[in-house]
Amino acid sequence: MESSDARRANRAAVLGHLLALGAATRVAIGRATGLSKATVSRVVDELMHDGLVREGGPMSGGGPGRQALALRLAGEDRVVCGVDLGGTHTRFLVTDLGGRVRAWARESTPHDRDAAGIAAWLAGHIGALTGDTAPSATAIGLPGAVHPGTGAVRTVPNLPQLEGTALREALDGLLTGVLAFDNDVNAALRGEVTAGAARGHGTAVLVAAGTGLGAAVHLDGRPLPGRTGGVGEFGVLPHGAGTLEDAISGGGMVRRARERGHAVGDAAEIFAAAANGAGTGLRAVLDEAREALGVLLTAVTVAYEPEVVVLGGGVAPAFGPWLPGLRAALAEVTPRPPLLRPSALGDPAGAIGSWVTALQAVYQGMDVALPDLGGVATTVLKHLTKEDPHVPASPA
Amino acid sequence: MESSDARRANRAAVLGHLLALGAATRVAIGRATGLSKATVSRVVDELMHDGLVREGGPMSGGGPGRQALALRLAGEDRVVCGVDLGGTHTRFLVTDLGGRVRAWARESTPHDRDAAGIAAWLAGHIGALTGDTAPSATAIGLPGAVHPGTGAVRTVPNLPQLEGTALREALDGLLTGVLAFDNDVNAALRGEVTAGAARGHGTAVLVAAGTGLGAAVHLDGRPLPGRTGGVGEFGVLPHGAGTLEDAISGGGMVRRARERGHAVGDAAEIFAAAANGAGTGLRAVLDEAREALGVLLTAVTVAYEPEVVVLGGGVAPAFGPWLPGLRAALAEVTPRPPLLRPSALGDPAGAIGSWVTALQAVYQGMDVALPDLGGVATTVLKHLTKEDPHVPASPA
DNA sequence: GCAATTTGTTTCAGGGTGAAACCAAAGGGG
DNA sequence: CCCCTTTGGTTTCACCCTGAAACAAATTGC
Repeated sequence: MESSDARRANRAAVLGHLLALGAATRVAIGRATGLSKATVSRVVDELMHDGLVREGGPMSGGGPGRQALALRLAGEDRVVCGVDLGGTHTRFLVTDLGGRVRAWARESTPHDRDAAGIAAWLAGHIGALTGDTAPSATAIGLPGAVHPGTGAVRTVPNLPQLEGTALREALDGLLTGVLAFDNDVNAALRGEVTAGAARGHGTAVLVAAGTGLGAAVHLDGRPLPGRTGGVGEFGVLPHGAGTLEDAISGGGMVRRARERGHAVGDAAEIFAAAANGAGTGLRAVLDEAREALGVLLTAVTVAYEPEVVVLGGGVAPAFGPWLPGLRAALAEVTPRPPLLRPSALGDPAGAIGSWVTALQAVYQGMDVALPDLGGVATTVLKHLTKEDPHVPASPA
Repeated sequence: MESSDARRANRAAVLGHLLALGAATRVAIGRATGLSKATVSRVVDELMHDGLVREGGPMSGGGPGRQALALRLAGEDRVVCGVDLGGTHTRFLVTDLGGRVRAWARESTPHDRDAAGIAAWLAGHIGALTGDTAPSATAIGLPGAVHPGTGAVRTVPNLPQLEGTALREALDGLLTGVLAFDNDVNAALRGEVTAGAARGHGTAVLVAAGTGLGAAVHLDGRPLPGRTGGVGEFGVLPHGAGTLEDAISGGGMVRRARERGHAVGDAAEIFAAAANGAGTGLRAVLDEAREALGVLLTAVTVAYEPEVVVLGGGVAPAFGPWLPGLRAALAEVTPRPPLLRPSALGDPAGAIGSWVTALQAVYQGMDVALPDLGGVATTVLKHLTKEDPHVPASPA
């Protein structure tokens, strides 16, 4: 494996184009990478010797001339797993390295168990979905700040038992392959950037308003993790008597409504009641939320000058009617305001983002840059939204 | 010049160490870069053939053995110029490529001239300071947002005639060499990162409170320019009845004091009067400023999780007594708050930062990464603060 | 003057590449 | 049916770059 510098780069280029194209001939790879036929042949020989590439049958070429042999990545039976571990629900997504969905599931999170119990539960479901082929990489998004270096978890209001490194330690013994953790909002943004509302934009922000309030940031195509994973916690900024999180998040809005004497169950009720001409108290809560959202978007805009800001999370769909007004407000603050869009992936965004992370980990282990996953991810999304909830793992 | 890939890298490595060490022998370069003697000799031959390196006299080596020949960068007579073009004063700094100060000056900005007039004035001073050796690169920091791609200038409240590309176009005809523009706060942060309060920190923020309010950001050692150069305009965030800029900047504080009926000339008077037990009106202005500064620092912290936040600008020294309280407030918001420090370079920070930019441009033209300038920059700073204001250009 | 020591150059083997010559296999026309 | 054309893949060769080692050069100390 200890190849020279040039060799590593060429191996990576060949593998990358093979991943992107699925199957290709040697000359096609040469044309695509700019390498000579000789070099491609040599590199492919080496890769086949290493067991990373295998020769498939003849390619269905139309014209005259010798029939080309298709090359494919060996080990397409390897799979990766993306998990979105939420406070109430957890999504699992298993695909092979080519992005073909093998299985997926959506389950209620057993939030009353301790870290080891949740780890066992996760490992059990992953095992059931992957069958006999253990995933080469598993990425898990969870509702807390994840330290980029150590992977330690902090600030998990919904699942406080996951604080620290307990989950990682327990899962390390239960799963093989690479194991990666990330904040759930970061994961969701990765999903939106790959195949959703931020597709094609290198600099994007996801504002996630659910029970709490969070934001994730991509700059020039790369996530901005921060020193301790706490980037984007704009919710702590003061606003009025409280904070932005108090005003915008579902939890905060419900609290405020109750303080004003309105017995509401969740944020959706507030929006619904206000639409039906309910009392001024609820309307005031919404006015405050809209105003605070404007402040948040302004802060995000001046902080990063993103090309697009995606509004996600459980409360976000209710923000729809405010978008024109918010866009106008942003245009007054900056000459080139960001695009303001609702989430395109919705709830599965986090699982898709984690799945991308897992794929990335595998590709990185092969020294290959991640190819564009947009098309594949869109297919994956269709699986997750249209088909039957449970797809049992089936051998190829 | 069309060397291969490996050759380019080795040329860059050799040039880089030559720049960092000033003068060195072939073997010393080999030890420092990890290259073999043979390779260093070959690369040096090529560089001498290209006229980039020349052989100096014998090196003063003590021990026995053959006397080593010193290698120096040819064209050490080349100079670069950094300029901080402010609303009232302008600083010029000229050094050779080794960082030795050739000349510097501090002049009143002729703010009543148009863009062409200011360009002519700048070119005149630069010409006087550089004499017959035209600068290889000139970098100019100015109080406005500079578009990273086009170099177009926007939002220059102090010097509105510089809006657009007029200054660049006028100067292009008057100066030879590379010409770079940047926001003055960005330049000052570059200075602080190179040799000031943010030295050694890859992720740093400079909050500049002067007539206006601005911020500049470095992430992982690189500036964050944003799409249109507008990153860091946190002053537009609403706070109380106005904005953060209204509350924190010198201009805003004076305006607020006058609204309350106090005839003050500048922000310093407000601080002085309050210290002498003046009326509650001025005290309220200061209380609001302190509170707004806390909000600003919180926003900066959650946006970037910087290792250090530097407070600069004309008003910043007055913030000194507030630092302990601000640190405590930040510690409540985040588990690992950034360091909070006053500017170490003060007013010359912008000129030093622009000078670093100019040096960088020259090095980049030679495919060389900028070596650590900390030591050199500290020497430069001593010149700018201790010696006589005017050092006429003197030939070596 | 001669050994010791350090600097710089030359030589040589090794790894890597692309261009081109060279086999191999398919289709098509007389 | 044979041969020609066309395309895919391999082998050969010249070239570039590097590091290790042998070698030449210069300087100190005895």
